[in-house]
Amino acid sequence: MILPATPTAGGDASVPSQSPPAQSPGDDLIELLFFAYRDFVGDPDRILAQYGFGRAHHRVLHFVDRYPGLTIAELLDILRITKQSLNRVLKDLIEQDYIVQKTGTSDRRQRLLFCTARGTALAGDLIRVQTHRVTRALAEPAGAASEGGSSEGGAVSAQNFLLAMIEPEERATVRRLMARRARSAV
Amino acid sequence: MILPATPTAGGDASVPSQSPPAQSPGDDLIELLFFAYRDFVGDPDRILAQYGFGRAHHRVLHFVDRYPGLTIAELLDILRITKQSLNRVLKDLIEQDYIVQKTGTSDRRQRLLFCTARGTALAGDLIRVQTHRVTRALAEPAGAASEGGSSEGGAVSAQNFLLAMIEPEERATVRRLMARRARSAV
DNA sequence: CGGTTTATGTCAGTGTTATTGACATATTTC
DNA sequence: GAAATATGTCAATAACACTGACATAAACCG
Repeated sequence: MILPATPTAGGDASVPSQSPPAQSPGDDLIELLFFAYRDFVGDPDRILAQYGFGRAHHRVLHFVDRYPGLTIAELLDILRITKQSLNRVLKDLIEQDYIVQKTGTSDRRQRLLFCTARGTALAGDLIRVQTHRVTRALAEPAGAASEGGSSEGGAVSAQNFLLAMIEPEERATVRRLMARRARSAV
Repeated sequence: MILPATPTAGGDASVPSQSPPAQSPGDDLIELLFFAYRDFVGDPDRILAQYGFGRAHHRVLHFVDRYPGLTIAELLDILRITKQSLNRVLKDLIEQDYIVQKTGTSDRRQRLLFCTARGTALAGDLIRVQTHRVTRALAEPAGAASEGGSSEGGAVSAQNFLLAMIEPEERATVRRLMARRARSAV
């Protein structure tokens, strides 16, 4: 099966769909997750750029820092990328002395990964800005964000958390956008 | 300022750092956000691949579907990408009749974006799989994931939510990984 | 011991998503 | 009419990912 199968109503008309999309309780969370993640990775990105590294380097550095002795296979399973993709960034990090490899003791085929002091320092800087954002989000007074949200179970706190993860100056914009949808969906 | 400035302790030794990284209350959330987002975008990716579209197409389609009449400028502000990047994917979506442009009425420089029936259908399929994951995560019995987590404020539910967002079969692996850190940090 | 599997590394080619910088057009605003 | 705004487009580049194929070393197993 390669193409559509058009599950819903594969319209072919080049006509603007008039019906507004159906609403579902988790819909806000979907968008909030996008915005939260966008800003969440934005902080480290700025630091990484100063080192000539990217997001891929960050992920490798982070997990090796948090879980010293990680093997290549474990890392591949965590990141869900191919060996070739991993090797490209891992090579950078090893050549520039952020990470070292040590041959496994019980299984000498394995390469156990460790951060050097330099690697730990950078990983620390990166996790610091992210921890700051998360900690602030957790400390935010509940409801400082959602206002008139429908309270159902854990939905509210998950929603609050994600909204609080968004860059403060951007929250108004996001809230305004999402309000726009709520209005038109009446 | 282009290079390091080595804020913490720019080690130069190619020696594995022995000290395990310091712990912080939000650290688990940082990793959970990574895993949750990884699986969250994995669902739509599989569908999009059948249409020859990527994640960028998804984001454009989603926001145009949810907010009919969005302008280019608004979309650029939401997605935080450049005009050129947007145009590439937008062109695909327009050429294949998923989105149409209409000249703005009040300001005729603007191009208002709308989904066609076909666009709405695909957007619906995509949001459906994501809503399913979110809804399931919200319905999950609180604590079905965290087990012995430190309860402090909204931390627990945010943590539960993110863990519940992870693909069920992968949760054990994630939990095992994170337990590994908890152990070594004693 | 010898064959198979596992863990890792690497070469070559490709595709998607993003970037920068420069420039063009239409329209609105002052 | 000049300046600012909204959008479109050309060209070059980079980051990050993929596939497929192949190579090496070590472990495992009969």
